[in-house]
Amino acid sequence: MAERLYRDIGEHIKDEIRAQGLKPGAKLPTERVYADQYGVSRTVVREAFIMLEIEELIEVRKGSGSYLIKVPGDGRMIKSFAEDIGPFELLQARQVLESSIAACAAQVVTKHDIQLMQETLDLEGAELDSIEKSDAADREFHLLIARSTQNSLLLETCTQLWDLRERSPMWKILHSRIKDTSYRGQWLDDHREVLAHLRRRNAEGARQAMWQHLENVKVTLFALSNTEDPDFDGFLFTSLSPGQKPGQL
Amino acid sequence: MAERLYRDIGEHIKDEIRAQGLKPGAKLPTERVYADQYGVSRTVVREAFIMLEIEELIEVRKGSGSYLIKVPGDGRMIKSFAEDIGPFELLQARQVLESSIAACAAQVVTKHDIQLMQETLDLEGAELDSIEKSDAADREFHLLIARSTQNSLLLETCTQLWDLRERSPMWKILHSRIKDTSYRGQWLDDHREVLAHLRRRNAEGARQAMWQHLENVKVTLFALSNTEDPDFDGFLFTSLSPGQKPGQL
DNA sequence: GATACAGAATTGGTGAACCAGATGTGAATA
DNA sequence: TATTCACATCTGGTTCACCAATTCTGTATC
Repeated sequence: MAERLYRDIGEHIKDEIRAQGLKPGAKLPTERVYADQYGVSRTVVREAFIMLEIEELIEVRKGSGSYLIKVPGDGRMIKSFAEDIGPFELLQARQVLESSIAACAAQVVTKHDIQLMQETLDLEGAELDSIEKSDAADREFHLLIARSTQNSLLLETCTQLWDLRERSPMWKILHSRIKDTSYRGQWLDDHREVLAHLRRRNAEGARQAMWQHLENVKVTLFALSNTEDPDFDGFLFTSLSPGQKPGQL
Repeated sequence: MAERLYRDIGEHIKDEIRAQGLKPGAKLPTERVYADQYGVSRTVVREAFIMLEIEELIEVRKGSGSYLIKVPGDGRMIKSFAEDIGPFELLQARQVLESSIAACAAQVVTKHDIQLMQETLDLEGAELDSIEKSDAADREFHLLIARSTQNSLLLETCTQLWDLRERSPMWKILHSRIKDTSYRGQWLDDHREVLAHLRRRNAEGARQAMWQHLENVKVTLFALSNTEDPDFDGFLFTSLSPGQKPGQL
């Protein structure tokens, strides 16, 4: 039946909560009851409870019992976040958000930040042959910009968007096709232009440069995705709508 | 020390992983080693491992051991969720991000979206007396704008920022002071102006209106925070830096 | 050098026992 | 009758000992 018995039990408990129409605040059966019901040890039920607790679905109160915080969803939300997102939707979001972050950064960036960014771009240039290393430098450059705003939420947002990319199977496929092209060279030029505007503390210049950079990335990926597999289409263009040129001044 | 012993142990293990500079793929000490080290039973360590497993930080392989998937973050996201983030840092981030989202929305918003927003503002106006209800409408309005971009990541970002607010104890304190003032009236006017620009599909107008709205909120909160408690200062202005007027055109 | 196999190491899971906090009960009391 | 307080009971918290299933390791064998 399974690796990880506690996961099975946890999911069963979720189903049961849903099926019985329990409402937030309701008291759940005790660990011992579930143990009997599913014919497993209390330990396993405790582990399942821990799972639900970490997912913030229940609250466990010592000496009292466990209480429902919210009715567990079908888990489709998490799925959509992990898988369903197309590369273009992600790039669109990055375009909207990161261009604004760059504009913000331009106004508060320090010389030290600029220096770090310069070093990262130098590294990116030196390692253009290595997909892995130049990609890491790419990420680092974008995050450095967000970090330079000194606002941890902007940095966190940027980080999340980047992490999302790495969880997208579709992105990996497209990404793997880039290896032998010269696109990375253009992106490096884009980065340099963004940095130039940051150096001059030119907020709107930075905003536009970042926008254009991600526009270029989109165009590149579009070209790559068109060459083959018609299968892609449905996947790539999910919720692409915010088209045109938002942010254009 | 704590309710939930497994959480303490889990956090300690995270610290240790970070401190020892383990890299993804590395093999972790066995459950029994940790049990001895922390002077707890193996059961508790197993629970802590399950926590890390659910957080996708480690992979537990039966008969083999546990392996690091990725180095745990500083928990800044989680910490910030709980405590560290000052209301002004949050508002700063919203200002940067939501103004851009509004500009994006202006270009793709549909009549139906506009109608929903209008209804939400009507509701907000009608319920100005009820903090709870007008607050809910406030949130709904901002999320409707993000939703109208048709980009699930922009909506998700917006939602996260808003949720963050509700988990900030400091924000709640400030928020509780608003009740009997007329600030909500001004915010409603702000909202109406944003909507007017959206209706005209005026991207830069919407951007500026949203920026100004959140600027007004910042000013209000600043006034409220100044009236009493000097204690606040250290808390409120953590990482406020992106000062001046980024985004000013 | 490659293979097979025995034994060690490690996680998976169980059951019983006891602890500690929370709750309900019922008698004693005002 | 209403209140209080002690005590039994229910609940989760933790430990321990034990066995099963899987994987790893080193040795003997070919």
